[in-house]
Amino acid sequence: MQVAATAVGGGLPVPPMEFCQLKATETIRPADDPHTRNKRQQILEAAARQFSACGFHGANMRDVAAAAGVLAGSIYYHFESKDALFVAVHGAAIDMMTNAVRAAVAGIADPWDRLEEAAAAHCEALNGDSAFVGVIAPIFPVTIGALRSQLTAQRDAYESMFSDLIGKLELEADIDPKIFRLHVLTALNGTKFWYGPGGMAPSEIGRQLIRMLRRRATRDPGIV
Amino acid sequence: MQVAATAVGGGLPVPPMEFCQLKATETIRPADDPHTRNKRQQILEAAARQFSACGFHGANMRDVAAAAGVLAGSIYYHFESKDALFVAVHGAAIDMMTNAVRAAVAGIADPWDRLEEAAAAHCEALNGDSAFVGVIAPIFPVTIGALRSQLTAQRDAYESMFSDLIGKLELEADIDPKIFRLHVLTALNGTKFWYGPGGMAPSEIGRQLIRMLRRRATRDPGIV
DNA sequence: TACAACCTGACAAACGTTTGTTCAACACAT
DNA sequence: ATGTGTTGAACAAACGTTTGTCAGGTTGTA
Repeated sequence: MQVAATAVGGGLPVPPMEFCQLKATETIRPADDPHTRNKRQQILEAAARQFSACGFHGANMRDVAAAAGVLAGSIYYHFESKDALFVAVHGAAIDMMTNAVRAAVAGIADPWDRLEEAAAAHCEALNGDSAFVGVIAPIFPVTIGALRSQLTAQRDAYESMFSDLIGKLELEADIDPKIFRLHVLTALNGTKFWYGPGGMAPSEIGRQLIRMLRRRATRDPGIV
Repeated sequence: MQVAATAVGGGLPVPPMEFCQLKATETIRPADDPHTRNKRQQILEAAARQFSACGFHGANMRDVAAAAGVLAGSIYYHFESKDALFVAVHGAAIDMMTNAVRAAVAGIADPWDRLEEAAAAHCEALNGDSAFVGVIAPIFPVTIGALRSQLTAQRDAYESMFSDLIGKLELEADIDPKIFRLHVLTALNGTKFWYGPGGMAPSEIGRQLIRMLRRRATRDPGIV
């Protein structure tokens, strides 16, 4: 299936994107690079935008196709099904976020600092300009049923990074690391639904969350 | 279309997992109170279950009807449209949660205690046995577009309760109360997606979150 | 060089199903 | 007999998917 972790356009231009209906209106060639670019990649990106804005059920293949400058049927040359397309987008998003977080914590020693950077990177990627990661958060609603196992498999590796990060924290005894991780991750993902440009920067929002927890949650006797 | 396990390149066979499909299988009378009870109410409850499990787009009127022991057409006697049905469910859910939270904080003086109880009540209602509140969390994905303004209007009153609660906290200067509220609320709502019976009780999960934040976030000189 | 065979990516139209919704007819109280 | 509630069939639109086709490029062979 080769999810194409590959470089899935980190910084490509994201269209106006207002809510759901990015309707099929215009089939304009994305002046960007007309035909040279892999059609598969364009479909993947269009699908990311559509899924991200409308959710799985809300998005439809025709709009995805139109946004990619292709007819609906053509998608099936590259992807087996709508399900498979979604899994591919989701996988690409996870890969991007994994890389972002890994890069962010590299070279940092202090466990809390590492978590803070990870949170900042997560938040920034999630609310950044790549449509891909947009599918990460809204998936929760298990609307998808049959896909669930595949998606959780993709997520597991990512979330285990946070498990490791949190495992190094030496939390106080009354704090369950698992609950801690889940609360942090869901709060971080939740930003996708309320963050808007003009306010605090995404990375700063992520940092704030960790700072809110930092002093309280540590058992460092010098601080508490 | 039969999604089935159909490969999806990933290879792994997808388990039955009938998450969404609370399919129309059984039309059993909800022994509860067969026909005395308002049919409208039964439809409302069935819709809550369906929307909660499948999301807005994922749920369909026929399954809702079957779950309510009714035919699809009958719904339209009580509700104008699928949209209206959803708004009704959402409104009922907000009402229930508002009552739960209001009752939980009644008679408690300390601001942090009040917030803790509110969080516990929110979490408990959200993961409790009433299907209604299930629609609260997954709505975030703005999948719904046109309904958005109606839903946010319903939410505003509820969220302002938390604003008030948090406004009384006297947070440290470097903590933005709005960010604080949003993080708390989204983390709380997030429990809907990972909470499972057998683990920590929902109310305790909610409490834990506030306790994680409590000491750090206060400027009480006696503690920090 | 020439030509046939094949592969690739995409097209356009259609298929069968599911969806939200409507509506005339019907039941059964009052 | 009137009104309230329900039915069951039907509808048009939208959906995911399948199909048959095709131009253009690449490869293999003579």
